[in-house]
Amino acid sequence: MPDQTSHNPPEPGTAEAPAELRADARRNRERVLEAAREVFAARGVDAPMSAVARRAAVGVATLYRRFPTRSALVTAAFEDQLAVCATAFEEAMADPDPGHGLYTLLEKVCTTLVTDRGFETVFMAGFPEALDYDRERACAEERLAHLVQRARDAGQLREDFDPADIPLLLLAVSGLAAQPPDTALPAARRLLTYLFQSFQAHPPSRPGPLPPAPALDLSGLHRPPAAPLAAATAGEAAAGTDRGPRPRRPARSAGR
Amino acid sequence: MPDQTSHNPPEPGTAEAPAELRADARRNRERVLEAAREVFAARGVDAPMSAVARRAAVGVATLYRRFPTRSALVTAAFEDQLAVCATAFEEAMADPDPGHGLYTLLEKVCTTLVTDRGFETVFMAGFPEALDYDRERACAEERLAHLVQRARDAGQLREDFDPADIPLLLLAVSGLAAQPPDTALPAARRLLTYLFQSFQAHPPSRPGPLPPAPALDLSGLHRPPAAPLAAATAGEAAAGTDRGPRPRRPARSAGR
DNA sequence: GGGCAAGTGGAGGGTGTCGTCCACTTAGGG
DNA sequence: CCCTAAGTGGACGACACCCTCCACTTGCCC
Repeated sequence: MPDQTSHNPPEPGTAEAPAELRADARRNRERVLEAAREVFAARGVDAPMSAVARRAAVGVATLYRRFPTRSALVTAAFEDQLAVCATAFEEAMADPDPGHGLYTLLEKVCTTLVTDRGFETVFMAGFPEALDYDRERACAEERLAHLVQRARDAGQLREDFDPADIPLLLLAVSGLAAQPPDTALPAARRLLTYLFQSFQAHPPSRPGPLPPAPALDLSGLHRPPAAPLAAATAGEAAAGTDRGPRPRRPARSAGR
Repeated sequence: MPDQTSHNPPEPGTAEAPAELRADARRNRERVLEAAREVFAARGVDAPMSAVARRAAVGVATLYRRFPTRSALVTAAFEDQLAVCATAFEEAMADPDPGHGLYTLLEKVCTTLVTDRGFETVFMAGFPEALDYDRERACAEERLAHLVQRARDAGQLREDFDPADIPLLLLAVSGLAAQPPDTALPAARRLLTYLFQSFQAHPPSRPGPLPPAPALDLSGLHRPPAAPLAAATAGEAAAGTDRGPRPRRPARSAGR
């Protein structure tokens, strides 16, 4: 077999965003990622792969070739979302007021958590197959502990506050993610406020005001309705075996 | 077809706990319920019906005849668990100290919530098909509001506390249910304490002590491992299509 | 103890998802 | 413009689960 004649060899570590892809392939890859984000956000990361493919207006094969396992897809899809978190983290660390920084950070993360079901799963459960996650997490954890320590030193967190209370809080908020985002979001805010008031080192004798309580009554609760993903553009009737909106393809004769 | 000759006709409303069942049938029904509780607790209410049947050492047909739909089974399986809640409710209402009553009630409910995955689903999401649930819920909600009102009047809850904060709290705690029970339980306790301190009308300048923080770090989180249900008695190797322990039958020649 | 309605187990058809395979299309360098 | 390797879509076998159907067994009343 002749060695590859043209094209520079794929440098190691390019597995992330393979630049050595034909133009159309790269386009499709992007399209799949976008579709995945949408579908996962609405239906959770357990949504059928075919739904993602459908939405991307792409065959399943294409999807599987680019992302051999579900978790590869999930990882790739939420990569930048996690990057945003990392940025928020940086900002929190840089904030001269550690308490304020921490609060802002958590509010940001919680907002995403409660808005995007896919992200919620990824963030909370992680995908063990995605190796970097663990590393990233460990690092994050360390820096988090530092942030907490700083806030505590500044007298903004009670003495018995534990860094592990942050995951506790996140887990609690993620419990709200089962609600539709428009109730979950105010609910999360209110919960956060309650908790932060409790985290104070020296609570004022009259606690601060609360954001409004969402109409969140148990009898109205449903299993998250697996929102069918408001059809993006076209309005063709759904067909085929699994439900979901149909693709709109920017006019391109493909296939046999 | 001749009308039923013997046996008194089934009085209406007997659908709940049919006494007009042959002895063996009643036995089996009970066995199925027990199996369902175990399986649902460990694997969640979405566990395959065949797993329940297997554990009950009963054919699927038996299960389906007795409980035509999944939610019928779920409803029946958690009936008494819900009754326990109702009792706790009564106790809370009867408690001369409304704040204490409320706290005790919530701690009880949260404990169950966090210990039993099946109950968590049922309690939070309800099974819309189970009509009584809604009724029961509405009633519960009303009494809950009353309990809250009483505590607030007694100066034990802050003015801006809303009855809807109870579902909020429950939802939050249910977020912890994704953890294995032995971490989830202390986590729930700590979360509850934080929240209750925040609910106080007149927080002391030095907040009360917290229960210990569980080692709950994000990097170690897994999707609940769908615990394979510690085999109850016998130890035969699993076989057949779906995993799970094999039944132990108290020696009884049945079937072909 | 005998008869029969009530009860039983498991086979099997239906459905939905996964992931692969292959005949065909197309980008893009020469 | 042409050729070929890279890329593509959808059919398809495997699999898990759902739920029904039916030949057979068994409790229970006489």
